[in-house]
Amino acid sequence: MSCCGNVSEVLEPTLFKALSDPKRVLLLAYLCNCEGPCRVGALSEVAEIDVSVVSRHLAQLRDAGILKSEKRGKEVYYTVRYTELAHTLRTMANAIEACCPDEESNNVCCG
Amino acid sequence: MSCCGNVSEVLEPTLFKALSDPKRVLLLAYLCNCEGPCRVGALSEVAEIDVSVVSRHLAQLRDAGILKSEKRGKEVYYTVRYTELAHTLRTMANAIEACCPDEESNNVCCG
DNA sequence: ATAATATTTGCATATTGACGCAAATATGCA
DNA sequence: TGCATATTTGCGTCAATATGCAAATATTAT
Repeated sequence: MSCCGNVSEVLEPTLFKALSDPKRVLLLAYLCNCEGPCRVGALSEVAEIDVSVVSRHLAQLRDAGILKSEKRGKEVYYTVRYTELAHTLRTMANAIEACCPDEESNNVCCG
Repeated sequence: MSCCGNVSEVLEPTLFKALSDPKRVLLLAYLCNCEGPCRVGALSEVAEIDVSVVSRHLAQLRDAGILKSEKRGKEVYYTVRYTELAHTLRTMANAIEACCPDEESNNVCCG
């Protein structure tokens, strides 16, 4: 067993892919500045991005577990899953940090 | 001024893009299991990925600040920048968590 | 200098992803 | 029901990315 066998399980490419697009990060930032749920159309206006594009971006962020959506009447409201996202990022940080803390060593173990 | 104006500055799409590919995450996991620097060719063998592909992936991770490379003779060794990566992820977690902690509210501020 | 090994880079191909328009769907209201 | 509004989805197009082979580069050893 290695010193950090859980890294590959914690680092999910899906989450990173969702955040790899500048416009999606922009939308997430706008959502963070909302003090509550935010409509798709409102985000489209403030970000000046086509509604269909915003819709797809938000769905992608939702599928990655970053946002949650809620339908009220004919409108859909998105909210940031703050605590879950923060917890996920922190778990990644802990898993990385738990790996071989002797970063200064010049040992070679698999070369 | 908003409650979380620094989110857009902390969440760098460049870093996420580097981690958005499954093979790059796999290589990062292999590197984490090395107790020290690791050769390009060794990673290519253990991950069963063409050397040229591995070379490019590692360079991309290095350019994103996730790895550092060091040339020893005719070989190139890569190492995970554990503390920096963990710090970056933790900073992101903190920035997200600092946003509107009243997640349960149903207020609508920009809709 | 020549040969052998390690890594990077050029190039062609294939896949994926983003975009915006238009159409489809869903909901509320007259 | 018929109409207006909000969101999603289909589709064609374009750009970005991943891949693997072969060639180029770098370094060490003979």
